[in-house]
Amino acid sequence: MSSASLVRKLEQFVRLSPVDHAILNRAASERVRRFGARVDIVREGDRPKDVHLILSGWACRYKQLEDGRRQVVSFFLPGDICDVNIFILREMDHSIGTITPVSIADLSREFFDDIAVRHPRIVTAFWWETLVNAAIQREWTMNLGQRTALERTAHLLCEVWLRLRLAGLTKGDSCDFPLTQADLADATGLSKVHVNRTLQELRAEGLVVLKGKTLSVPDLDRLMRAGLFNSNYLHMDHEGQQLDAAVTDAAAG
Amino acid sequence: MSSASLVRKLEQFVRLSPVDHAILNRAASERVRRFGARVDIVREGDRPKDVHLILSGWACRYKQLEDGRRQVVSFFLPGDICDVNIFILREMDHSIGTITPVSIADLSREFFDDIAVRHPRIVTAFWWETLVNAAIQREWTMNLGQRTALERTAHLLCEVWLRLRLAGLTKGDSCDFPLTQADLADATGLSKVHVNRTLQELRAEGLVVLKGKTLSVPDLDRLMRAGLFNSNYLHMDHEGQQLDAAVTDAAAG
DNA sequence: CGATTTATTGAATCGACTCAATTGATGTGG
DNA sequence: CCACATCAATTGAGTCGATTCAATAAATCG
Repeated sequence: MSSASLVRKLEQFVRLSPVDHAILNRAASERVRRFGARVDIVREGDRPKDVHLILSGWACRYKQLEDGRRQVVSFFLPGDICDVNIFILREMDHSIGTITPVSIADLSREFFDDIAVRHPRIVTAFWWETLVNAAIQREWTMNLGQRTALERTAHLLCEVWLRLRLAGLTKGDSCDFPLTQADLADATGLSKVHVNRTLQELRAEGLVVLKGKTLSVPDLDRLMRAGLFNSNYLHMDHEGQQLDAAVTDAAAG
Repeated sequence: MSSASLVRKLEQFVRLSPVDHAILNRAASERVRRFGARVDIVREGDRPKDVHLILSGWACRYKQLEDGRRQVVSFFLPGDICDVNIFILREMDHSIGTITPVSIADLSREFFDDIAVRHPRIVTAFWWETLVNAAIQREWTMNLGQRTALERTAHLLCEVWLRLRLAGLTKGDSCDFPLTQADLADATGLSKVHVNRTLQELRAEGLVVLKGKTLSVPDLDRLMRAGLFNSNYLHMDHEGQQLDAAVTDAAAG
């Protein structure tokens, strides 16, 4: 477990220097904590202290109403960061719970203060992460507000698939997929029963194969079409690689 | 038209110095543009160049599917900023359109580079803005995923009300309210017809008075209860005022 | 292996939608 | 300032996508 997924993801956007790698690797190896499956890492109302980096495993952000209605508002996959600079807020407005066993690295306020001054390329990469997460949250809003059950489910599977691929966690057309139908229901705003029927439809169309805890996507393009999926919001366009570290490394490092 | 609403909002969180005020005021007065009602300021696919600060008027972010389905994913009120550092992305994944006539100030990359080094308190304030916007987007996800039509509409009205109040744009229990029922439909994921019926319910309960382009909220607490509204996600808790500018101004200014 | 969680199926119901028509505002030009 | 046009709000009726409730089957875990 290391910062490998994070670095791989950030380098979609900014080409980081060996020094940047070292800094991220170090930050990701101090203060590591492990959690079991289905436990809370953070609870609504807690005072945020550190920024959490997911090293391995799946987790989710969720919010809950008094009567028990629960909405998963985002998934955390390896390499994801739970809100850069969250410690400037007084209290958490949501909870974070694990889905599988998870290991995280806690990143301190001091770490962010340090990179702010000395490692502007990492700061840029974190801004990119922040902006992409915001875009994902908007897309979820779109998903819940406008898409049908089938589109919505297909869309979510496309997103998770692409994010896993970016983190280097797919092999061929398959990946680990630990979400239960209840998780999918909480994330899509559908009932468990309807998620079940929707998945059956997707299977019948040959768009997904879901068995055990493995997902296969035999034809991503078709799944994307079924989900009216446009990947632009993931901003995986290698844009910032123009900010090539090789050129500026001596100065910044 | 000035940075008044922005400053008022940011000072809920960080107490800014006179120097900070001056910097924000200057940034908000250079490069001002005006738009009519119901026009696009930014279109999906555009290359983002500047960060937009809303000086006056209402706008919204929206996304659209090929078949025309449209989701408003956020509203912009005076003092709101359309994504700090957005210019690091290659292209916009959503559009921004006006609701009323709007005036905006364009904030350049250079402005952000400058404050990053020289005005850390403003940077902190902008991080707070970014985190609150992220929290709002999560709450919208919750709203669309879990709340009924009545709760959802009440919740949205509470949020807009509180945000307007924070910006200093309410008088007593009333405020300007330029949204049409079609706008509310696009924001809540409901049909226009159902929004109409839902508003009638809210009116019948005495929870809102909506006529002309004015909204009155005779009893905010009751409206909040109807919308299962918990304001924690707006993080209006004056937390950062501990970072009192008076103490550190000489050093930073 | 039994216990518990997860997935599946059927039937009845309901919240929200669509379609279509009407009423009420708002705004503009003559 | 009225007449007309347009946009926004309202109402009714019929429909449908997704829900709830309840029972069963299958998978996973200790």
